[in-house]
This record gives sequence, C-alpha cells and structure tokens, in this order.
Amino acid sequence: MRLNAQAIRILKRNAGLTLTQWRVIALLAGTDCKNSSDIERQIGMDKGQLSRTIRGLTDAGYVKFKTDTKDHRKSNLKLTAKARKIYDQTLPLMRNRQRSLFAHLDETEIKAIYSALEKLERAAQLSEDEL
Amino acid sequence: MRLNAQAIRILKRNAGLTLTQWRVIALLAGTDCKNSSDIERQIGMDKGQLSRTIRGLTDAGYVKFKTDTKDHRKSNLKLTAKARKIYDQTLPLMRNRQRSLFAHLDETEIKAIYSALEKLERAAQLSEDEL
DNA sequence: AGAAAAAAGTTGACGTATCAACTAAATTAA
DNA sequence: TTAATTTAGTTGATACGTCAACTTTTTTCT
Repeated sequence: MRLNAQAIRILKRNAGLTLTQWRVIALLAGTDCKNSSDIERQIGMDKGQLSRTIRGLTDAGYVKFKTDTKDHRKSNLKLTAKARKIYDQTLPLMRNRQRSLFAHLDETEIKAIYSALEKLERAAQLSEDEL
Repeated sequence: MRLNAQAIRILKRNAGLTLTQWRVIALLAGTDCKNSSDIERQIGMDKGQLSRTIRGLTDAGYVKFKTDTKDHRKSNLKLTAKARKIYDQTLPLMRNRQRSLFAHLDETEIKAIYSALEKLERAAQLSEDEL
C-alpha cells in the first residue's frame, strides 16, 4: 500500500532496514515478545514471512537466535547491541512520521477510520458462498 | 491487504483470474481505456506490473494486442469474446461483494474513510527530509 | 532539420502478503 | 503409555506493489 512507501524509504535510508525487519525489531525491543509466535500473536504477521524475516535479521547480526531449552519447538530471540542502537536511532524518526501523518486528521476521522476498517475486515471475512 | 483476500478467492474460484487481471479486464470492458497508459491514468497502477498483467491476459486469450498504427509506442487492447463472457459472469459477484462490504457502514463512515485516506495519502507524500 | 526531452512499454530486482504442505516437538486423550 | 492432536517453525509457491534502468518512438525546442 502506498501509505507505507514513506516509512519504507525512511527505514532504508536511515537504518538499512526493511519495514518487516523494523516491525520485528520494534516488537523485540518494545514488548515482551521473544519468539515467532509471540510476534505473530501481537501483530498477526504471517509465520512464514516471519520465519524468513527472522533469518534475515539473524544473518545481518541484529538478532541472536537460540532454541528454547525447555520447549525445543520454540525459539528465543534477543536483539544484539547493534539492533538496539539502530532501534534507538530510528524510533524517533518513525514516531515523528506517525505524528505528522495523523496530525492532519481530527479525532472524529481517526475514530471513524478505525471503526470502519474494523467493520470492513469483519465483513470481508464472511463466507463468500453467499455471493 | 486482507480486505482483498475475499475478492481474490472469488475471482480465482469463479473466473480463474487474479485481481489485477480482473481490474484490467473491468477497465477495458467498462471504460474507454484502450491501452496501458489509459489504465495507468485511470487507476494509477504501476506500468511495469501493468505490462506483465497485459502479457498474461494476452497469453491466456483474454486480450488481443495490437500496436497502434498511428503511434507505434502505443498499444491497442481489445477484449476477446472469452473475456467479455467471463466479465459478464463475474461482474455481478463482485458488485454483490462490494455492496455487502459497504452495507455495514453508514454514510458518515464512508465519507470519513475516503476523506481520511485521502489526507493520509497526501501527508505521506510530503518530503520526509523534515522528519 | 537536428538535438533534447518526454511518453509508452518492457524488464529486472526487491519487498510485502497470503496460502499450503511439511517437519519436529509437545500436549492431550484413549 | 501409546496414539492422536496441537503447536512452533520452515519452506515453497504465487500474487501484489514499488522503484529503477532501459529501448523505441514521438514531440518539442531552437
């Protein structure tokens, strides 16, 4: 979607990250998510894409991957210092962007958008056999 | 986006078409678009993706491709009978879907969504150097 | 007329989104 | 406790979205 284009450019230029990489890093940094399933639950990202993104982050030295000692299915992800640093540098940029995006909308519009999008999502999940 | 998932399934099952293929067919059938640039102007689709979609439609026998006799840069696209038929069959399904999606929203919400999305798009296009 | 610029398409690359099939490990239920 | 089911994660496939470099043809400018 076009709305993401700006975020993508900012991340690429300032952090050398893709949007999905950023999202995963932000979750690992800002929440108590520590493995793929946690992240999946948090933002509903596809686990396939997630798996690849995490491999990418691991290869690039942003994430330390360990298999959970208790449950061998699970992984245990930790951000490296490098990732922390780039996260701290980039977060303000992304926050500013968010702010400046929503600055153009008033309270009513923001609420309407959220509620409408929710309804659309729900309606879109209805069985299409009726159509 | 998740909202499209339903449309994609409907098209695949009932017409064997992808969403972009459908969009192009619908434009060729329902407007006076007759080449790639027309379509690009109409829905702002990327011309690269458009080029590939049109090749796909041509290969699948939905579109007749001719080079414009006056301007050799331009193409001249025509739907085949096969495409017309599938379009006529599929249009009602897609219309119903559209209706049932928006049936859950009231007038205010629809207006708010359009206006807000427009503003967001505009805001997203601002120079990000300021950020 | 000739050079420069713009327009129409094509192709390649990369990122995002979704679905499905699969392995391995853990949980549950018989 | 073994068999069935569920959960975590990996891998493959396909479609969609965007950007950039490139060719060819037409337009514009001088």
